[in-house]
Amino acid sequence: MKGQIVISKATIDRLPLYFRTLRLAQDEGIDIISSDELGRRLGITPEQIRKDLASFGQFGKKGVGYYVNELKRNVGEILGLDNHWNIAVIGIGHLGAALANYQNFVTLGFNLVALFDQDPGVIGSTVNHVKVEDIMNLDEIIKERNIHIGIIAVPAAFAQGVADKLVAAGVRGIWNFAPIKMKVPDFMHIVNEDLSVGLSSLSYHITRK
Amino acid sequence: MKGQIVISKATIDRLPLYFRTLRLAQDEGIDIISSDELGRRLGITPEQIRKDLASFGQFGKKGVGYYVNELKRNVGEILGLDNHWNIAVIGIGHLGAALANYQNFVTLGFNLVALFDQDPGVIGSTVNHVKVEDIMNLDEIIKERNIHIGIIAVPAAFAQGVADKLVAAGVRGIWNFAPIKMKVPDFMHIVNEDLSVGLSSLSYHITRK
DNA sequence: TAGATTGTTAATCGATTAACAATC
DNA sequence: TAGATTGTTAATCGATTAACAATC
Repeated sequence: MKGQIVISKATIDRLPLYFRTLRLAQDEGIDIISSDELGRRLGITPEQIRKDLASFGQFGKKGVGYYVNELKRNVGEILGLDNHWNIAVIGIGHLGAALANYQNFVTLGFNLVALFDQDPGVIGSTVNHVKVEDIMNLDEIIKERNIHIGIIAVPAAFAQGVADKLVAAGVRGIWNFAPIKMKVPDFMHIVNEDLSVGLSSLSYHITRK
Repeated sequence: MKGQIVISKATIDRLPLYFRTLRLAQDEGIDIISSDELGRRLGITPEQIRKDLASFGQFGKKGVGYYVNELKRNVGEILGLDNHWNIAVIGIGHLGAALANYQNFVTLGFNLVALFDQDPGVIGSTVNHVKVEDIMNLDEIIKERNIHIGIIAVPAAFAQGVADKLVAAGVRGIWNFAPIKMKVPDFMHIVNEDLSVGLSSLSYHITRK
């Protein structure tokens, strides 16, 4: 009954780290890796890693370890990276442009297929070989280009409006960089990436030194 | 014995959200807010909020709620935002430039006081009114300008080297955007902001729809 | 075979939720 | 006073760690 087991959010957030480390190991020409070595490279206990992986299947060989290529492919499939999702960035300011240029997304198999802005001075320009479209045409273009994920990088005041449009246009998920709590239907997946959280928690810790 | 109580990471990560929401409430002219209303705005249960806040002191009034100004000031102090930490960005590529321009850091009380890069074509230019310095002078400038936090936005291959220099120069904390696990001394605080984690976990969820 | 390492179950630890007394 | 809402304790839930049998 694997299908009924609920995987913890913590486990899911570690999978991309495993994927990343397996890719690096692959680049180094390593064929087989143990949970011990993976753990050493990531600062995660080997027990934790084995537990995480075991919740999706048996990927290792007892007494041997994990085959790097095979495990990387499996973790990639678990994360759905083999779907090569089409993504769009909305709001081509400093952050939006940086995201549009972020090379790691390509490495992970995402396809950047559209950029949107409302500023006539930005519309029509090209960022990372993709033309910036008028946000007025969002619905049409999302459907035409079969965009699965919308990345919101507009100012907080406009974020909810953009989210509503993305939902209406039929994206499957939203990655939100605006520091607000969005209201979206229950079926919509949304990941919030509020950059001030990380910096503030760092401030908390160094304050207590 | 409050000082001995260990506050959970989850609680600390929620504090910036409380701060943000309290600031918005303040802007709206709201004087008093209940844990219920705060919870509604954040999608967090009121019990959770009361528990989080109570681990730092008694900030509310029974039967009344929390005074917005007072609670915002208290949460800000808990996070150490009143220290007005001096920050520097290392690596002025697309992401580094976006971070240098990120206005929310100002809102939180951080001071951007230095930018560094190794590219002669970038050194000497100005981003958000701050001049980009040669990374060769990092140690000297970190000390001169009393920089508390270093933000690493260089390619993964250079990140460890930059971290080592920041530690040697005496920063108190590192905010790392490079997708690698850094080796830093135990006393150093480091927060990793790997952007591929968020997008990958979104991929995971929409794959299972 | 002996040594190594996984996968899994049990034990522990930590965080969230529920309940309610205190009190404004 | 009655109603509202906090702060705190107890109960539940979930995640990590420890231990070890299975097996390559």
